[in-house]
Amino acid sequence: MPTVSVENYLKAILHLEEGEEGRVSTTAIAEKVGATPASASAMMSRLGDRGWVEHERYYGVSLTEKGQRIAMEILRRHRLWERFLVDHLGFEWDQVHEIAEELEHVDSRELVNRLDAFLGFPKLDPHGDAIPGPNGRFRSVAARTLLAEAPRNLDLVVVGVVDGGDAFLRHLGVLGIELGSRLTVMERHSFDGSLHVRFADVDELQLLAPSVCARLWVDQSNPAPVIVFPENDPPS
Amino acid sequence: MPTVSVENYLKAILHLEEGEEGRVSTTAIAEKVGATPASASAMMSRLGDRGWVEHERYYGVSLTEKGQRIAMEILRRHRLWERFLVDHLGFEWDQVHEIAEELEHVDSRELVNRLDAFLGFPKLDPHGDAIPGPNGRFRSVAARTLLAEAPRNLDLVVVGVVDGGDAFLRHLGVLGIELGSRLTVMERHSFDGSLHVRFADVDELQLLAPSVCARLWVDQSNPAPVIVFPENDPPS
DNA sequence: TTAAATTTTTAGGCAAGACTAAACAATTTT
DNA sequence: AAAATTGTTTAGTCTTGCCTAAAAATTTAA
Repeated sequence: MPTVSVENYLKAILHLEEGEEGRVSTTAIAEKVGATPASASAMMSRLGDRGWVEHERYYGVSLTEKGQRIAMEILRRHRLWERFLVDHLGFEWDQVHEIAEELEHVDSRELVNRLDAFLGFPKLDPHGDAIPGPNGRFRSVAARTLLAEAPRNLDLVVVGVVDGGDAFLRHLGVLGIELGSRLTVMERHSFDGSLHVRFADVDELQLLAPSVCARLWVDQSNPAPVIVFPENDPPS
Repeated sequence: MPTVSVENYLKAILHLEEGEEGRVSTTAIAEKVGATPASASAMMSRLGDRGWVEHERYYGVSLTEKGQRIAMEILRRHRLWERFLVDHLGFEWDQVHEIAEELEHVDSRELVNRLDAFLGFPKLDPHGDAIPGPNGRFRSVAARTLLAEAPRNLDLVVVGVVDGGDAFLRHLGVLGIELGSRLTVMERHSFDGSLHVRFADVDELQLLAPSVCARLWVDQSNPAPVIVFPENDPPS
């Protein structure tokens, strides 16, 4: 049975592994869990002993199969609890991370599976991140693009955020952006990558900083159905 | 901020204090939390340092005002989570204690209060025990009697269990007894205090051992309304 | 009222997990 | 290629919480 601290380390490594290929550095892990590199280093050899990470001295670590299974389970619990907090207790999406951080360590397979069912087997957490299933693999997630890379003149819908810390989420609140917001890229400014976008429910153009555009997942929204009439038989 | 271990000790002391008046012994506490008396003794001086218990060497401890406040908060969380597990996740009342034992240590005032509201501000947990309110005091609980002490020939309803461990609760299941069961004491056997009772929904008399009768809270059930007609004007 | 039994505390260890300071390895810079 | 910088590990210490074994205090029995 992993301790709370061990679970936090495994989760941190999982998080750092995605994106960066290869091994993860001790210092990065330390920073993520809020400890000194020395503490992280000590933890890494303990995790290595238990077979949860592969540790090459001075070159970082990577999760083993077993370590990954545990980390995915934690992630699953975290994201399910976030759904519960938002959907049923009325929390905002920028208030749930810290609490889920505690709830995720409650260890009961039965509890998690029943919670999953209670929530209706959700595929995504309140920030649009995929929730792993009971098998430890992600449920299918729709194709998505970063807003920063989306083409112009398409009807888009915000489906997720990248690495959504509370500060970023609150900033989105200020901008009036949330999951499901519909928008269109009107102009891309090559100077710094900032975008002029038009929101479906607002008149004016709005300028979005590249720091925002690079952290929003969007998908093409299903276009409103267009009714096409045969050319030579217009309606009366 | 108390640790999980500290919270468990405070809860154990609270539990032992009710009933037994005066101070609580180190050994009893040790047994309750599953540690040796030596460990409990060490913990008591730590709790004393932090002002959560009054510790008279060799004569046991009692909770201070502050200690009691913390312990009641834990109890509140425990019982609210039990309600959640039974009411919304479909657990049986003999399956929830262990899980609630973990959930109770999740520390967020906001979470607990929202959970309370979500559950509809329940007064009792699934075992019929009172749930402390946000102020740390019990919500009003109806008058109740132990079945072992209830008078004969009254319509009674089971409203709670004393000290309901999972084994006892499962035994009640075998006997077909649950919260809300209606029964009448037909005969009290002075030999050992066992009772012959008749359940409202069953024909035969059933014999209940004193070990069961002493651990069931009952209340007088509202008698079915009796329609009384004036004597000299019977209905047609 | 001593002696025996019980309960409680102290003493001395151990493991997890954190820290600082110092040593060591790897990477950049010059 | 040597020097400086950066990153990682080791060494030594601290706290919490647990343990066993032994000492001290209290209670019970003779």
